[in-house]
Amino acid sequence: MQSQGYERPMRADARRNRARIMDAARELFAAGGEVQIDEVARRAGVGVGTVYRHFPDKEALMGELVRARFRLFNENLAAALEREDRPFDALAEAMRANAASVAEDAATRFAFMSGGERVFAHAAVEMEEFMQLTTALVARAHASGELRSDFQAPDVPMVMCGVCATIDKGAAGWDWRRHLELVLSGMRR
Amino acid sequence: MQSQGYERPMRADARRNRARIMDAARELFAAGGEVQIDEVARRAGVGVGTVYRHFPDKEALMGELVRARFRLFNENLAAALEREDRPFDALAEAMRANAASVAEDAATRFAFMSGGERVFAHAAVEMEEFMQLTTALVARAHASGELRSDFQAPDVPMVMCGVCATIDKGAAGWDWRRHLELVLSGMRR
DNA sequence: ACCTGAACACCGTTCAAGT
DNA sequence: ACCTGAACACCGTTCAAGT
Repeated sequence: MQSQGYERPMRADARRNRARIMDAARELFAAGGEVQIDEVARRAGVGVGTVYRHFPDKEALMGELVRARFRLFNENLAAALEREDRPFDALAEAMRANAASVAEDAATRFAFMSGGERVFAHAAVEMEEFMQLTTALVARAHASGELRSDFQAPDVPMVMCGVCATIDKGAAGWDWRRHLELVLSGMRR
Repeated sequence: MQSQGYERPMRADARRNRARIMDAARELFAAGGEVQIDEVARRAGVGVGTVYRHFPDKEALMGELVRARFRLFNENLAAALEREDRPFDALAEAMRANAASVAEDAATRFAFMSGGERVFAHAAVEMEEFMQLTTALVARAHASGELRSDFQAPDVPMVMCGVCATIDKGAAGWDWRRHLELVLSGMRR
């Protein structure tokens, strides 16, 4: 159902509803606390059934929010690959941009932290692209000799997951920018 | 209700039930997936009402599991403070020990990741002690000149939270020991 | 082709009755 | 003083009826 490639375009009202549902979910997550489907439906101005017509279950809705965010991550990674100079800094900047992206999206944070594997399965294609772009950035940084030699491409999402946890918890005295800079300094050779 | 200091000792059967409930919860979390209170009660061999007699709600049960784990964290920190030589290594070893501790406790991980502030409020006293011990370890490491000068005591739980997220997710190609070593290398001056 | 919302299912929580 | 489990409440999900 998730507008996956080759199917016929949705009716205009359906497409509008779908967008409204995702916006409503994002807004409710941004407001903090628990988010119920009934609430999402009400804010989106649709019936619950419509939410379930577009998203088979709550995890699928979360998964779509995650997927949209991964597209933004990938834009940042692609932009970093454009840069020719200073490969390590390009990688670092992309990670800073992605962390900032997560910082303004409570829904994705919630999905990352509390969501099961099924949430991520929805964004499998985007995660694949994420890993390809990341692998290229890491390879270039290695070639330049600026990156710690045992650092691997999967370490990027791993440490980003850690920073994301810090952002989401937001405890007193915590600062995710410091956290990321600490990690980046550990990555530097 | 949480055997908080000055109240009269529990009846022997009540104390036994309380321990069984916590053990059951730990075991079920270790087995993975969702954990329901009914299930906890069944495995502990008590009625649901008994679970609610000992723990006002599910978060309180989670909070008690977190509290017990924080006591173990604090033992590790205290042991590190005993060491006279190499203050940075003492701090690093304590962090490794605590990460390993979290790695064998899925219940605490779940509470850390998904639990709200109320879960942590239960362990306020233990967290206070955690911060005092950590502050001492960080101060000593700073004095020895081995620790990055802008590193602060609250950064310890912050980065540990990140490593905990890595442990809990356990995605392919991730290795929380590598994650922690990367962070430690960022901490080293 | 899509929408609605009452009805159902599941699980957290309560409480009257029991020992 | 503590325990039990049926009953209740809440929220995710379904589906018959509507446009």
